[in-house]
Amino acid sequence: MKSNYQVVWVDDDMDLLEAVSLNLQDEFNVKGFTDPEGAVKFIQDNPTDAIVLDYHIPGRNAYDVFKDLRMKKVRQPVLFLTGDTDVNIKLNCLDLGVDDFLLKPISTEEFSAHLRNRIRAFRHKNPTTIKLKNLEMNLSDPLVTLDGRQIALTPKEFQILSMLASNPNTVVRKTEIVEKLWPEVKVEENNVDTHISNLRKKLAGFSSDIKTVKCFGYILKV
Amino acid sequence: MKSNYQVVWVDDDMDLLEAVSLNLQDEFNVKGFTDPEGAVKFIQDNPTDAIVLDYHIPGRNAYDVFKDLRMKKVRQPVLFLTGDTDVNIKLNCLDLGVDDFLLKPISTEEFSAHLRNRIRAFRHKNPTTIKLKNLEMNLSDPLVTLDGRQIALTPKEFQILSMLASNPNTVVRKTEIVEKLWPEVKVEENNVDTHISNLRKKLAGFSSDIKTVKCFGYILKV
DNA sequence: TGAGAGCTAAAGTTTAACTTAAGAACTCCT
DNA sequence: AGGAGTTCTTAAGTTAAACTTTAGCTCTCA
Repeated sequence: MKSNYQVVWVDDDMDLLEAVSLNLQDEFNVKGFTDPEGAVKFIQDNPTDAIVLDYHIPGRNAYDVFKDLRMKKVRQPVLFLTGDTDVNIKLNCLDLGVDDFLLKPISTEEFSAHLRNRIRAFRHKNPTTIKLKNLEMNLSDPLVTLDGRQIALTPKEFQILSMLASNPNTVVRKTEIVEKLWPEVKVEENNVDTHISNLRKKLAGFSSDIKTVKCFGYILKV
Repeated sequence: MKSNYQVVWVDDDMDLLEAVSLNLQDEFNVKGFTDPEGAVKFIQDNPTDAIVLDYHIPGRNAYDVFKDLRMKKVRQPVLFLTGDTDVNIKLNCLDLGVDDFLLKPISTEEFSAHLRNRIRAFRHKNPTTIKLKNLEMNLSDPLVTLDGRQIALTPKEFQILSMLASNPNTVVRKTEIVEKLWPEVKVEENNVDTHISNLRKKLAGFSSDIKTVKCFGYILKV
């Protein structure tokens, strides 16, 4: 299953940002920023899996941005990207705890491998398990248990349940689900209905259940 | 079976690092670093069998790096490499617990013999055996037994089973397997399928078995 | 009671996984 | 070096699971 990691990228080159988004969009959902302040704000408000900083950020030092992030309790992996080959900079940054220091030019494949590995490692060390009544799910592993018994969900079912379970007591709109599950393709909305239906069958015995909010979407109340 | 030991090498000479990787790549997977900090970080995050330090590391003393490693609970064998012939340094280092102190120039054969022996000795002292129901496997030796009867696995089969057995009840993704077994080359994913298929045949009689988690990978439940 | 929205079973389509077989590559031994 | 025996890799055909769409049904609310 293709993951859809959320990546924040800060770079002064707007064109590069667009190119990057396009290249990585299969696997990564890249949100680009030219201003570090906006990026930091975004990261604090939105779930983010990794941060990529170009070493030459206009007006500020990437190193400061990094320190700022860690000060603000942002623990996600941070990758630096630079054309420089100055070893001292690299040493300093790695010492400070920057996760990766990559040299341009770098191929899309190599870059995404680094990014993917860092994110996986981070998730592995910081597993996000959600517990809602007798349901337990792990967002890094496609594993769901109900009263300790494991339930086999298909990728689409898993994605939908993740969305609902990570925002309990909140209406998740059907359109949101469509956008998340089929970012490229156009499909019938009814598709969601079908998956929800199957999901409900598999979750029989779940003490809370997926409620329909007519004309909007679905909600998981606890 | 050709072992594929993971070795981290710290040297200020980038060209030498590349040459070393090439020379030893049959038996050792060498990850080179010019900066000790990056190396230490890497060692903490990745399974490593041995560490080679050039005595003259830029900016820092190899001896400090060694102490730092031991402080950080890294117990793997550390080998020093130097052009110096100062006996006192050597004695000091060996006293401190450095495993080997080798003098340049040294032939590839002699060097890899040292490295190999140190790794084997370390693994022998720290055997990692995994027991899952009636299956028992030793990660250092390619030895697998089922109900006490020994099973002959090929290297690839052994690697795959190791990954599954060291993370029981966790989904091991097919992409992870591909990255681990073929870090450099591009191979068909179907390759994994084939090995899994063969593995299952050989493990007939294993009370738990390798389950497929479609679209994700495989899992060994206990 | 009829229109709109949602539900679900079933059929058709697509995609992933499994198995087998055959040739290539590698090891080991002489 | 050369040959036998493993092991690895790829390809092709088969099977199975997951996905999508359709269509008829149900529910709700005006």
